[in-house]
Amino acid sequence: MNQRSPPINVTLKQVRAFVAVVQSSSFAEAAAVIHLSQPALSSAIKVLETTIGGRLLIRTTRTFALTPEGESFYPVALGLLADWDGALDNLHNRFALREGKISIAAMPSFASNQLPIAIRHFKDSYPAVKIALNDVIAEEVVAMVRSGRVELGISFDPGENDDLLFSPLFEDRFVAVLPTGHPLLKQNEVSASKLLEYDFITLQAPSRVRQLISSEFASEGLSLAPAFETHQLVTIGRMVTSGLGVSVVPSLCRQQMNELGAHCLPLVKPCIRQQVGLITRRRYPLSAACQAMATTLQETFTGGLEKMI
Amino acid sequence: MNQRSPPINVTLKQVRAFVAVVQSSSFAEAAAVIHLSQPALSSAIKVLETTIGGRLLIRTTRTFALTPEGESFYPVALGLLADWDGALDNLHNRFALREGKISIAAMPSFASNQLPIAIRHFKDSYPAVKIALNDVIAEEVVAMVRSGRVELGISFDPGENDDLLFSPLFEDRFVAVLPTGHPLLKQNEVSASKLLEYDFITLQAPSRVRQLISSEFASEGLSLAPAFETHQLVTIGRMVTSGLGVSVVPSLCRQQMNELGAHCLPLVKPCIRQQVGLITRRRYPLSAACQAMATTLQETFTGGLEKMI
DNA sequence: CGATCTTACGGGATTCGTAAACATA
DNA sequence: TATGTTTACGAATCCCGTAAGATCG
Repeated sequence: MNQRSPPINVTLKQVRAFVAVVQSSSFAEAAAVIHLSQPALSSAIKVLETTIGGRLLIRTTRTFALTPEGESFYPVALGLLADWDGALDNLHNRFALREGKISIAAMPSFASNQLPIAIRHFKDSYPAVKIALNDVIAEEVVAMVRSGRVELGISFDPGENDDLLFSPLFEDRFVAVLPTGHPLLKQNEVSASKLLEYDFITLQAPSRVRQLISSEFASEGLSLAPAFETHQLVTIGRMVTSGLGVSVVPSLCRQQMNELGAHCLPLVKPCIRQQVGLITRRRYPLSAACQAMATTLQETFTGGLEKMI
Repeated sequence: MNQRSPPINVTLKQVRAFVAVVQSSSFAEAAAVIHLSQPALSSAIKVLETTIGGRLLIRTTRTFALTPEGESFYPVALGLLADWDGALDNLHNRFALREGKISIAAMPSFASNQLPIAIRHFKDSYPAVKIALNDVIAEEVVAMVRSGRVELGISFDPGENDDLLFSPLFEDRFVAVLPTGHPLLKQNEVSASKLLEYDFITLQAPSRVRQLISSEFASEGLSLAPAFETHQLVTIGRMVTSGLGVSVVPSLCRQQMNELGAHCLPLVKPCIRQQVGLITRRRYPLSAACQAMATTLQETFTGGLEKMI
């Protein structure tokens, strides 16, 4: 219906040339600004005027004036160029990691212990990139990645999955948590059967940590009958410290448990191992900033792992 | 300080190509839309991505997906292109007289009698062009053009002028105005001296019409001592019709006087002649729409003048 | 007559299109 | 294997720059 055929061939260069001429006092001066020869600029303006069907500049050999159309188009042209350059510049900045935003989800044990180190490394390299960190339980991490609410998740291996990708960062070996003066502390390591002779504290059922402990114990023929169940790892630490019982937690939490006054021992029979790594959506490429964060994480947790946990 | 160097080479074509690909289900389909070959489009996207420093599209041979940056750039790109095309289209439309706005000032005698005919002609040719008509006295017409409040004025010749241009449309010969049954109506024309034997009605002093009458009468040795002075030509007509006196008006007003019930006779000794024409600013080119209006006016009042007044 | 814009024309770079190689479902 | 994308390369186009011409103050 409404044909928009004619002025589709107008070039950015042509409009830039027009703006340059208006801002200058002569074609020659404008040409220098644009890094063009006078004739080239003259030609560019001419082509532009031909394309749009009328004159923007009335020029004599000595001077030039804007036509009414040129007068009203000039601020428009300024806006168009500003928008264009701004948008492209913004895009370029995001790729250059001079700005951007990352949305991560990480399970609390990782978020509060190892992640800050990696974030510090990242911020040192890319100070202008914003980071939104969701500190949620392992299952919620997976859910947030799957739903797209975050680009990157850090959690236990969710297993084979249609729409998720998992790339391991390190292996976490679960440890026993004991209060000061506990008899089992005399050993270098502790077995599950010994541990279950005491009141057992653990996270509530929906937790992945709880599931892992439960299933691994079962593989040894041991059934879990917790004396206490909580939602927070910190609560477990406090309860152990208070002498209410013993527990098993990811070794990620070892430092946290120590700070709460509890003690950790390696767990054997079964030795609960679980991969911790990055979770992303399949078929959804990472943003440049998130890719950089993923790389930073992988570099941070390559080799120097055991020292950190 | 803040360098904006890198993405200045991005082309409209490249962004159009990107948008076309996003809107299509394949490169091939998009290429057809853009009237480009697949390889050319592929190359364009590649150059674009190289320029901005990262990928916008992740493509396998079978399918493609937007990167997060591409995802967020796509609506921006749509906006940029829409703004660009809209602005250029608008500009083109103004030159093509498919839209636009004209500001005219015309003296009342012309505005109410001859101008509507010309405007009708203009509107027939360019129905979408808006016209703002200022119906003001001859001196104000000149002032409005000089100050730039209107592009085009229609009035008596303002004389030699530094900043104004005058191009005549026709010559107006002033006529005597007499009431029905007036003795002078028996003649074919009337002289100033005869006319001044009766009470004389005219416009007030600042009026150009008044000045002309006064000075021309003076050249015949006659001094003007008006019995009545008004601001409006229509009032003159009414006063003449009521038998309060006689007057002299531009022949432009002849029809109006007749409609008011007065009668007009050619005036001789002196025969007051005055050019009526277009007034524009020097060194300020007319907009395309105004130029068209000026042309229409000149065509309208070329040749067929005497019949009209 | 001097300064400035426009026209003319040759050289060069960019870009396009066809054809072949490549990759994935 | 078949479809669709990328690479390779020859060709056409477009654009730029130098030099000559035109025009106004």
